[in-house]
Amino acid sequence: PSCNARIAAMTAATEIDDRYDPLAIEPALAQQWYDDRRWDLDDTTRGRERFYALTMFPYPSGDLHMGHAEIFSIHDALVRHLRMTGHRVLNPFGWDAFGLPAENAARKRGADPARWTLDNIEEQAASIRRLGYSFDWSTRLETCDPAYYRWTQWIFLELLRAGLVDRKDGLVNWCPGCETVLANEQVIDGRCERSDDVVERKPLTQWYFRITEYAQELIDDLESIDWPERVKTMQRNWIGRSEGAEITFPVAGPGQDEVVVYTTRPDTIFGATYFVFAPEHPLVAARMGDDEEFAAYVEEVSRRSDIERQSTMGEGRRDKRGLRLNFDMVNPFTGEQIPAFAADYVLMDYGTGAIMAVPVGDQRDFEFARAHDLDIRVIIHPTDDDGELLEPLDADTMSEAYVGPGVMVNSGDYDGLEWDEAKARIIDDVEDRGWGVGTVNYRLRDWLISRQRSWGAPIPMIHCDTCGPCPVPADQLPVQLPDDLDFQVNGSPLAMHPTWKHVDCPECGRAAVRDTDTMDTFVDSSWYFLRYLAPNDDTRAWPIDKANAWLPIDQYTGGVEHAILHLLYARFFVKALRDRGHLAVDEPFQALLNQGQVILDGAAMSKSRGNLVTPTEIVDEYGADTMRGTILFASAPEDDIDWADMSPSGMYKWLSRVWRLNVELGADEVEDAGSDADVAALRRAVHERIIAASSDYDNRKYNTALAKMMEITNAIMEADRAGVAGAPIREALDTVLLLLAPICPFITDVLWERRHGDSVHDQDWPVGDATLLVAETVDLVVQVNGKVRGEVTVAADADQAAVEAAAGADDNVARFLADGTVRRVIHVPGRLVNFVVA
RNA sequence: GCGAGCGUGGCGGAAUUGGCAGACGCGCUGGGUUUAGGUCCCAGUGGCCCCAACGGGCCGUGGGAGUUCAAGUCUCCCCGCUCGCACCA
Repeated sequence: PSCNARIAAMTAATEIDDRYDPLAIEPALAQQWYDDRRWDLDDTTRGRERFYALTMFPYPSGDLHMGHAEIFSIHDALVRHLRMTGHRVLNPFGWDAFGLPAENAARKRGADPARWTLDNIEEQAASIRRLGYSFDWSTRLETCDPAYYRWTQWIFLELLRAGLVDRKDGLVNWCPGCETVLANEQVIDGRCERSDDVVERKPLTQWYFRITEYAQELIDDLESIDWPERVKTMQRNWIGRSEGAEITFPVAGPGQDEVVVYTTRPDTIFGATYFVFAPEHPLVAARMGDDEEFAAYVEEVSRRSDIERQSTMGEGRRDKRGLRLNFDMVNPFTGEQIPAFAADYVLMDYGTGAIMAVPVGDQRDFEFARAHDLDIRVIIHPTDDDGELLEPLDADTMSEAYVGPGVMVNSGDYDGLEWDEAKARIIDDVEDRGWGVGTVNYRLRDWLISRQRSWGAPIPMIHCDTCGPCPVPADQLPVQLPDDLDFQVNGSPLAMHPTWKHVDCPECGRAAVRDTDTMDTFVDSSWYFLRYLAPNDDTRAWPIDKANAWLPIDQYTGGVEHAILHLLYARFFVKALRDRGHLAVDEPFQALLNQGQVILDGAAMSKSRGNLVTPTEIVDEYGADTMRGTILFASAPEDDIDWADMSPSGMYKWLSRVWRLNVELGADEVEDAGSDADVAALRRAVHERIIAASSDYDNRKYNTALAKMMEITNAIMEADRAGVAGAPIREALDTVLLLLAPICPFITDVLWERRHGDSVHDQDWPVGDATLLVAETVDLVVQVNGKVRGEVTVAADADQAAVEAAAGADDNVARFLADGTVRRVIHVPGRLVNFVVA
């Protein structure tokens, strides 16, 4: 059905012709698009080349905010433009629907988390339709749907079979506000990424995904994907690869005890004058026994939060407290006994939890040595970048560690070697003598996925006293959440449920209990882009052939806040699933676009700040086309938008003008008129802008593309004043509608249909006719010594002599040429001519 | 401290990659039409200066130097802002 007929039927007003009235046309058209499943990808969809366009699915915390409006407006312009340029676009949508806010709502207001979540989803879905975003609703999914999380659980079991799931003890991050453990990635500056509470350390047994197995590949494959460099850098830093050696230090005195350290600077080993253990190191506990001072120290350390432990605030940088232990270590290279300490600047979960301390070459060791009056031994003579010797170091007067290049001294056989050469030689020698091995180390930790929460996918494991942890058999999936959880209890409602966890062991049949933790919601979002390929398939998670045909995702759009968390986890999933035979691609997201934020008066918008501007209020006043246009006209997609600087009324004014020009000048029956020159000028302006705007679209510069369209409407008004009418004007108006359709889908659809009877969204992208741009004459800027002194019009094919003659004839130019002799003339055809005069 | 990015009118932002700085829009000023209008149309709008006017000159892209016939764009130094990392041995 015609959209104009539909609008007329749905609006009581009969006359909508004269005035641009988005509030009359948009809701009717949005409803029609939804009823018609207008944007579903099916056999009737035009387009040849496959393109998987994905936008990060939202969490349904309430209605859409401006950030959503920005990301979806950018994404939809991209998608609609691709469709018009012959692509077959997969453009799915869903919700990341598990998470703590639903539980908090349940606890505070007694709401059912499922109800609360689904209500919010319906609200967001209605807003998305109202804003005209062309998502394929046949793909719709929600991660809290058992039909979805059944396969989340299946993936868990697949990873288990692949040996990529661990259950292990450890000191874990505990967020007291969320009452759950967190992954390392969810701790930002010692605080919970969600609630901002200070994170505590707790010893717990938890489930982990062994993402560290893929550390090297996760670094290497960054080379092959087209992502912003800063995001790649953030991932590289997070994974934190370093090269060095593990070296064994014997404990001095009787006994066979040995301790392995990890160091990136084995070349400095002759400067290792003491030794430090993390306070939690098992050998320390064994050796110190129930020493009271030590017990007190460990107790004090454990009370410190990570914030205190890692604080970089204040003048004295880090507090270098430590405790002298009751034994010494032996430096294997010098044979010397060196004192051993426990200090919390050494972390149990990096390297081996113990270090050789080299005060001369490591700032932390230097500070500790100064604080505890320990030996600082100079083992390196600094050199500059060219290898020239600089002033030697003086242990008594130096004020900080030296970390630059140099030549080894006081280092036995290695004296005189460059530091990097010494490093290689010492690693070789360590290996030859059986004292250690050269190694690569990563900062990345395994991904802790257990959460002591109830609105999430239950971990499909059963704990049996006899058999240990057993996987839930595949035919018993999904392990479904009970629908009668009590959210007023202390602790996890799922764990406190009276009956849910009691089951028989799948191995031996005896009474056993389910694991009552749920999976981190980042597990849900690590594979949703695969489920979109067949969201209703109840026989498998996704069809492999289809996944291989559509992946990797050609364009992923979303916020930079996921630079590490979500993007790293999803990459890991794809690699692990590939190795399990479920996929044939290495990376999920070939290209990534991080759109900027929408802020207000320089500050992030938030409910608590009370500075919220919502898409709904903009749409209610100006309509969706104006809001979308305003966002895209503001700046490039990557840049932040300060809404205080924006004026939707400007965009509204221009769209009104587009409407009016179409109504007043665009009718079929208007006869052709205007001089050849004026018609040619209009057509040249139009085709020039088609070419320019097309390239802007290709580069996702929607702001300048819109500027080109505005230039066309300016040219139309000028041509109209010059007496041009009929076909040339209609061509120009059509061009604006076609170029504008991806950004403002409502107004363009209505106006196009009136003149052509079909939908603008089914048209091919316009092609600029470059031959129309060729003019007989060109205007050249005339410079004298690089300064503009005039302008001349010459034949387009004029040679240098003709150009010089014409340029020299200009009065003002002649005035400046008279000041000296022309030494050189530079002629850039079509642009300028520059006389060099001396 | 380390790494990356960015500094252009009153504002958001343009500038074929070295070739007329300020496209397009907002705002502002003046004029016109209609006038109940916050509508619509036209003109102007970086700063300083010369001219009755037409015109014209000088300066100008955070600051300073350099390369070039020509620099917002390339090179070096400095200043400022934003983001990321930061006891990772």
